[in-house]
Amino acid sequence: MLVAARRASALYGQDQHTVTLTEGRPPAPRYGSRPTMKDVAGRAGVGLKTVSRVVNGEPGVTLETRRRVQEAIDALGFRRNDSARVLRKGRTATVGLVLEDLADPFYGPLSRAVEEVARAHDTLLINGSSAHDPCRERELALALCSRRVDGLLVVPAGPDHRYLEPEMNAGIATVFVDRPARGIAADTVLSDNHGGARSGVAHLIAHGHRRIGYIGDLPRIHTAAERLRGYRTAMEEAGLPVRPGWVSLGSTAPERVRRAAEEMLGGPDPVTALLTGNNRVTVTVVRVLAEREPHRPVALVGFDDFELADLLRPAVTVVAQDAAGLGRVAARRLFDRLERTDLPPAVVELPTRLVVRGSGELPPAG
Amino acid sequence: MLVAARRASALYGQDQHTVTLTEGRPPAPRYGSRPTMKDVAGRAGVGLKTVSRVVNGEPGVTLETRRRVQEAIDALGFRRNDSARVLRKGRTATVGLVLEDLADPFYGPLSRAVEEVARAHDTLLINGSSAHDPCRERELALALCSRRVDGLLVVPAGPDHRYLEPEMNAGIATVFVDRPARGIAADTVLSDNHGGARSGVAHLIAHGHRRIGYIGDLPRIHTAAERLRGYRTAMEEAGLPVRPGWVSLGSTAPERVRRAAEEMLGGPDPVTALLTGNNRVTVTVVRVLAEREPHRPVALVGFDDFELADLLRPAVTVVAQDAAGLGRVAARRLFDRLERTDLPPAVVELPTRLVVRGSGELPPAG
DNA sequence: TAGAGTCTGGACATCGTTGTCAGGCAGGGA
DNA sequence: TCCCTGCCTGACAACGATGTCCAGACTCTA
Repeated sequence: MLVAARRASALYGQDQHTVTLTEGRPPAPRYGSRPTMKDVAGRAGVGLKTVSRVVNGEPGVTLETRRRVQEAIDALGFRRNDSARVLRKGRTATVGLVLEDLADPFYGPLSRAVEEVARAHDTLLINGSSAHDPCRERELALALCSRRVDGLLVVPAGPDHRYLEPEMNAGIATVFVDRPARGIAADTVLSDNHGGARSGVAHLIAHGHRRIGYIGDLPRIHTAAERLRGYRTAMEEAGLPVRPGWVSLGSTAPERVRRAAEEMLGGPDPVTALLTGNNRVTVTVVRVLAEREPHRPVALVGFDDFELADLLRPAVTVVAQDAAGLGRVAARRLFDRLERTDLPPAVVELPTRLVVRGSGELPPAG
Repeated sequence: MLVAARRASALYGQDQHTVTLTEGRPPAPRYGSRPTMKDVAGRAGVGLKTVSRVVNGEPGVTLETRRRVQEAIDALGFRRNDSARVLRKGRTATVGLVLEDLADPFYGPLSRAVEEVARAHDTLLINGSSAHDPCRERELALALCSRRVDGLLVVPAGPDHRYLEPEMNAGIATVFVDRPARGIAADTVLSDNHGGARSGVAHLIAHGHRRIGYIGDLPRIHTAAERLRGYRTAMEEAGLPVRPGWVSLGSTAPERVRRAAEEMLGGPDPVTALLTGNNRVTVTVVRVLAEREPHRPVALVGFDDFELADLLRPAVTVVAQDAAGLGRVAARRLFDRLERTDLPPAVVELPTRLVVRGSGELPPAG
């Protein structure tokens, strides 16, 4: 079967690889040549509607006719065209999920959970990433609306979701996940970001820390703002000041986070403990702390659990969110709404859980 | 805006949460009430085709007419129905990606890379998980064919892909990723599993190990078999025997892997080093090794890189696959094939890279 | 044997869009 | 004035399926 093997890096850009050519199938026929129900009907010598009945398992076809039709279907390789079906029936049995980044480990379980619920409703899930870009979020969500998904789950990246209002009014069920929509009333499923951050900081305070910093995501992102609020609440409740330089908000790019951490730890007014605002930030901070080995250890509580947190030394104490739970609850809400379009919008908040593992229990310096 | 807040665990099963009801929008109108081009045409006082021209930015419409149409579109909240469009045009500008598990960190970057390529071709990506189940793989792939995706990327879970032959002949471009298809000739993009495993084991041998075990995925999975072959090749090249009990293949469920590792390390013929067959296995084995702390350390090389591998102690030496590269190359091949349907099927193999971090360099006992 | 009722199969309109084609209108040249 | 060209515009068929409705064949009963 092998015909040739050669280097062909040029073909696919930077990626080095080996190409092995194999004997070809006959070239595929031009697109659009797929057999239709009409073709099947012709070959089986029956009417169009009879084929439709067989394909959809509807009653009212004799065994013999059914057999003849099935034979024609197999012979021609017929497969029903769902685009046409959708056009006639109105429902697509498809829902869309717009999230930030498929490669972020937080979204894997979330997406997976949504898919399971969708599957239980015989519905296909389309998911796409906005790559943290409000513009792409909008493009993607509207593209899904054009395909007439029955429903839409959105993890907002943008600051304004009024663009979805006409779509929602036109009957596309929409649920926001992880962050609320801005500018419209809609179903929303959130984590208890404020409470979670507050309990994380309280935990550090209980272990003797007084100088605690917070490194978080962009302030325009709801979760980042809420977690900051939780941090401030906990500090205030303990009567502790938040000094200038103890809060750093910005992108989760490793360079930015690294700089923030180094300034907080090495500046004139250093902190002895840190709360990190999500798993991307935590991972970078863990790396910074590991590089400071000879220094006195710094206490850390991370928002979001992550795989292997328990195997690092010290193991990382986290405020765990239930990502799968967010997805599951949001998806269920979506399907509820598909059945009863008159539900008033609701906000659901899932609790977080402090997972104590060691890094938050380190005593402060001195 | 807040109307009520209460516990409502019953509503959404096990998940604990708080529901906050908010003032409702007017109920969404029944489905199917969306305005069509006909409605827009009526309101703007122009013909149907003129609306189509405006919506698609086709030339041959005066500025004034265009303005009137646009006004009607905005007023009615019209959005083109892509199902109907697809029916007429034949192409869906959609490709499907069938993988094993969206929550597996290996697939995040892969899926992300595919999405980027698709986006560059103005194409929507639908991805779904087979959950390692051949049956679901088939269901999902055929469901995507029914929706008439233009192309399909498949990470095979099943043992036989002849079911896709009619679809491929009917013009659905198909590329297999990470594992070859069985039973049909098709484009395929793989990692160099044999070479990677071989170099990983050779690395352990170079550091003095003679008793090396392999814990891998189910033997019916191509990558698992190839990596096993690489392991055997390396052992053979070094003139080392592979003793009974040194190879364990099976599911990647933590319990199974844990048992395998404990038997290999604690049995009558213990190994001093391990090659683990993928990131799921590696993570579990790292956990087992960590629990054996007082014991003499065991050397480890893992197939697949994973986040934080460098921060564990010892840091984990891995055979890194380029997951994003697999996705990128496969997606490019898919779009090539969409343009030139007469390409002969090719197999592309991407190199792996040994990333030395410490765990593979531990000396053997004695 | 006729009449009533049941079962099976097919003709036809329809979903919302796009491609084809022809008509209408203005301006310029004969 | 008439014709021709070129530009806009709209009527109509088609894409592939489903729902409605009716015709014809058949069974069963009186």
